[in-house]
Amino acid sequence: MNYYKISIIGSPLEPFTYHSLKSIDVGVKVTLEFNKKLKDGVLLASCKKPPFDTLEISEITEFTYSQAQTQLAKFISSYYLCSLGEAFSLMMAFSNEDLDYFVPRYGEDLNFISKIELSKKQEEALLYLQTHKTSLLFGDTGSGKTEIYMKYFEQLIAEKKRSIFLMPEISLTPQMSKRLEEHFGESVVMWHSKLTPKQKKIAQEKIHSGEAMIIAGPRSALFLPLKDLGLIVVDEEHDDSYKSSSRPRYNARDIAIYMGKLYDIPVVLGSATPSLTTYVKFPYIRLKGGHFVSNKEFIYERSVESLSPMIINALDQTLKAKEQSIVFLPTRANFKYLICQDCGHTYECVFCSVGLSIHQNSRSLKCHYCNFTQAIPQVCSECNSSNLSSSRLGTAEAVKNIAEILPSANVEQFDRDVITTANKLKKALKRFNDKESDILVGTQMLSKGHDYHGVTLAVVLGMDNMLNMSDYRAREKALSSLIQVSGRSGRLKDAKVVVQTFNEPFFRTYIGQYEKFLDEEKEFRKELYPPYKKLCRILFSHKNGAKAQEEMRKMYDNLLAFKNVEIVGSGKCAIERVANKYRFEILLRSDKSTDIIKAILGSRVPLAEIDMDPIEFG
DNA sequence: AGCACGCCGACT
DNA sequence: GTCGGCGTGCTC
Repeated sequence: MNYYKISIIGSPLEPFTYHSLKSIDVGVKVTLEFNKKLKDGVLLASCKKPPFDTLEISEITEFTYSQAQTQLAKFISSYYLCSLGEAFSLMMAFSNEDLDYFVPRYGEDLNFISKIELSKKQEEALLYLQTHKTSLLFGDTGSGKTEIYMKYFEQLIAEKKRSIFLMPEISLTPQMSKRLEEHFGESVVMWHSKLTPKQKKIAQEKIHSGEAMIIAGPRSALFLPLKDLGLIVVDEEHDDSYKSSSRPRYNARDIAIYMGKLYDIPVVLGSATPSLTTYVKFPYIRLKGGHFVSNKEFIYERSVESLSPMIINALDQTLKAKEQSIVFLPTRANFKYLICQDCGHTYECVFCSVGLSIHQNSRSLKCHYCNFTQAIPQVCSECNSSNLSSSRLGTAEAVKNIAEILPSANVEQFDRDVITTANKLKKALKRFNDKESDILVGTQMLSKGHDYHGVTLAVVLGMDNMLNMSDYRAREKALSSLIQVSGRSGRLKDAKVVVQTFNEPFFRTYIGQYEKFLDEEKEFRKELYPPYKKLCRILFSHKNGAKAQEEMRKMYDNLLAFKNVEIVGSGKCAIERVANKYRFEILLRSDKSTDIIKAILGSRVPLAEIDMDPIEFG
């Protein structure tokens, strides 16, 4: 009889032992009876007969996880502190039957090669990326990053090597997909979770046959079994959507970097506004300026978030000139911050250098990091005004207001609430580019790589709210958003960018020199935040609030024994209740992730959900 | 994480 | 008398 250690896919539990009369290879996907239900599992290793009774493996499937996938799953499990079963749930197993007729067809169709002409600067950048293991392509919007990636892919195809091209979110980048498909034809395959079973099968066959040399997609594109991988490109590496917000809470950008080391292949991280972490950790090549020759005028308006007469006037002027506008409002307002309506003063945590958020029910201002609390002040500590508030404007409201004031304008809402499918996105973009709509009002979605050629006015609202969020990355997020949004306008003609803010000096200083910002931001991060310190957030969520709090308490006490790890704060989450569950959290800080991992392994309670390298503090 | 088992309240 | 609430504990 053969005994095997088997990881149950999706289960948070440790592997279990099963037996089978047949001899089965490591990595094979099996089905088995587990707790009286049929489950999928991954065969990890053979083992000795255990002291307890075992069940028999029900079925040996034709699917296998590759050795590389297993290695990657082990890394994810150890770094992000999830079970192997949870890590394997990310991986896509392929049928080994297909391997029987696996005939490599690498590089059969190379017609597309060398149709791309790079400029001298782009050539230099490409050479730089090719001669560094993991490096940053720090290139302004329109400086031609995509052509460089494409040329790089071509070269790899000629060497019979494949590339992974990671993008933030497939539904948000139809333009990029189109561009790749037009150039690479059948050699590129888009891989994402929303493929239909039929599309999935076609994609798998292309990958298996060796026809697909470029695998493009969001996070999940990392987890396919690929032979002959030669390069990983992470486009828009600063984008938050690379971080998963459900278990395991991995960061696809960081996993790409890890894979680069594992396979000894280059990794290219691309962005016009790189994250400070990437900027500090990896060598970079700078590509300045775009091939858009237009001028851009920045106008700053000292005001809290509102559709002021000046902004309405600017929108009206643009409309009368038969040109188009975009109106940007940051994230659909999760948190409220106190701001003085007269001078723009905001309130910061004394310990954490981040904005304090308003907790109306306890009539207090609270820090999301350490739970420092103070009463809501009656008057502004800077100008003595009693005009303190946190009013925020939503996209839907803004659309309504603009449409009322400018009845001749076709105004469209452009955010997650309205653009729910790839098709709706495509249609909305088409309407805009065909000039059927005049003004797009939206969130981050506005800035994600779309090409709006007719835009001559970008209105950017709510930058101060973003800047004052209780998030150590608030400045980085606010500035990069402004740069990304303003990069969407003035592609063909001169354009205006109206920025509503009390922090003109900050934005004006850094808008044209992001590296200067990054260099100065380093100082702020030292001793406190990544990349100089490691953070880890531990979540406790339960429908019984007392239970969640009790579990947090227990783990907190256990953590006290680990001297290398600082407990920054603990308590209720900023969003106290989600889906009828009460939420508590502990935030840890340390010099090394290994110390955090050790501490968690030695202290964790079953309810704890680990969020290593958190980027959200809700 | 599921999911069964199990022991107490309001209902045809 | 049952249906069903969700607390506790187990899963090779």
